[in-house]
Amino acid sequence: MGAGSEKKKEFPPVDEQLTYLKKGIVDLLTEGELRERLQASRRSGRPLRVKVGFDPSAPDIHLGHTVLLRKMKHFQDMGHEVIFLIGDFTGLIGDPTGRSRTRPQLTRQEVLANAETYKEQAFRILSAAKTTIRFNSEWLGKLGAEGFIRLAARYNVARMLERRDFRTRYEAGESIRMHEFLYPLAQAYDSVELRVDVELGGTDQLFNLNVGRDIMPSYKLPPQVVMTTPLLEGIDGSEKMSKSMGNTIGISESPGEIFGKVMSISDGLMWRYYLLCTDFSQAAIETMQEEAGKGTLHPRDAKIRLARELVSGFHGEVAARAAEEEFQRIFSRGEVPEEVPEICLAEGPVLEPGEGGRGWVIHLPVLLAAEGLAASRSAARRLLAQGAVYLDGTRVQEEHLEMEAGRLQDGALLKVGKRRYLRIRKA
RNA sequence: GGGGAGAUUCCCGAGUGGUCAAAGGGAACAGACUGUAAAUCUGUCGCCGUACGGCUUCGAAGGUUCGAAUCCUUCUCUCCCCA
Repeated sequence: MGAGSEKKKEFPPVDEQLTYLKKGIVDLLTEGELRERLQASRRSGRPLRVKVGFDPSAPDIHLGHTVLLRKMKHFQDMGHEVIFLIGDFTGLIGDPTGRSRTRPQLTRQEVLANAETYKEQAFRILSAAKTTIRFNSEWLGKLGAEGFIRLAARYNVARMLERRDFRTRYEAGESIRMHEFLYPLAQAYDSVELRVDVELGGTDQLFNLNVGRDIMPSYKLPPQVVMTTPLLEGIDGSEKMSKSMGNTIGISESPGEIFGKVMSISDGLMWRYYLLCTDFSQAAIETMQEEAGKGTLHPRDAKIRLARELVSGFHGEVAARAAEEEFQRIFSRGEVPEEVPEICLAEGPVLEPGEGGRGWVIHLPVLLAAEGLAASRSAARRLLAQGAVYLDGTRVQEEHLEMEAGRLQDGALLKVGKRRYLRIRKA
């Protein structure tokens, strides 16, 4: 997706840009305005300035976050300028959206360190060269009490209360703190300061983005175009992807882990991930979906393609190919994974003297729990009872909690469930 | 300043003196099946113990009681109402 040289900007045709940029979008205010700006930019050779704000509390970026990052990338693909705005100042206020707990105040050093973490992760998707990083304390810090009050004068309470979150809370008689009103204003001011053409955010940001849009004309600026990306469902397919739900795919996770997690999503969810987490065009995705419906494309193959696409995006193609091969080996062919953790038997809690001169004995629940093949000894017992434990391909009977070490082959392979393996070496 | 609601096992959410390791749903895990770690079905899902069982949990600390997640006191936190 080349976007012209640095010297003389050339942009793809407006309709082509529009289709690509609109993919997966929830809100677009307004499409007409976006078209006009794209036309103007194409005429003048000036890229659009696209702003996206991020909270300074460095999270581990997961697939859900990448929906927005990917949309930023799409703008970059089309040759536009993306501003990655770190809300170090607004972070102090605390965005009222969603959570109620006030965030811990961060020091300058922490903010900078978090920014680095962001960069390291976000630039797996974004082009570092085409991204400008800014901090909003730069201008908001200078605003002062007077500036803030003047800023606040540009908006009114009725508009604020239009925000669904505020309105429902207000009508339900719940508390709304004054500072919560200041957050959208501060965010809006960022757009003024940066003279942005487009602001992007998650759907939950729609109101905040619109405040920026509303306020810009009073600074004699054209209102920014507002676009929102949807929230991605987690791998369970029901809840939103979030760390607390434990249904995430982290982009820093190992290739094998990402590949496997993608393969574990339901067939239906797969199309959603295609739409929101890849650069495939909507038309291409719909075609695949049709083919899958007709039976000409196996859903499994479509999912493998998705997994490959995602892994290679975060870890490169080589890693993606390796992850795929490994997946095929373990699940399609039922073979043993390339690398299996090993344990060297040594005297200790795992290996104990058996009774009645039986020599050394391995207590399986202890071993499984100690080596992380089961969460606890109790859990290991349950797995044993469920027939989930195999030794060299033979199911271990429930009652065999202890194994005589002397009978064990060197390099014996212990398998628990479908995915956990352990090779036992003799000391 | 005054009044009220609430904090339950990973998440949501029942439970108001014993039958509670605590309903139900979700997630997770296992088995069967398969097209894959999809779907579906079945089972498991605090810890320790082969087992009978034992131990530790229901915001925190005390107390009442033969016995408490459930009652009382204090504390912490969240929220609401009236000033």
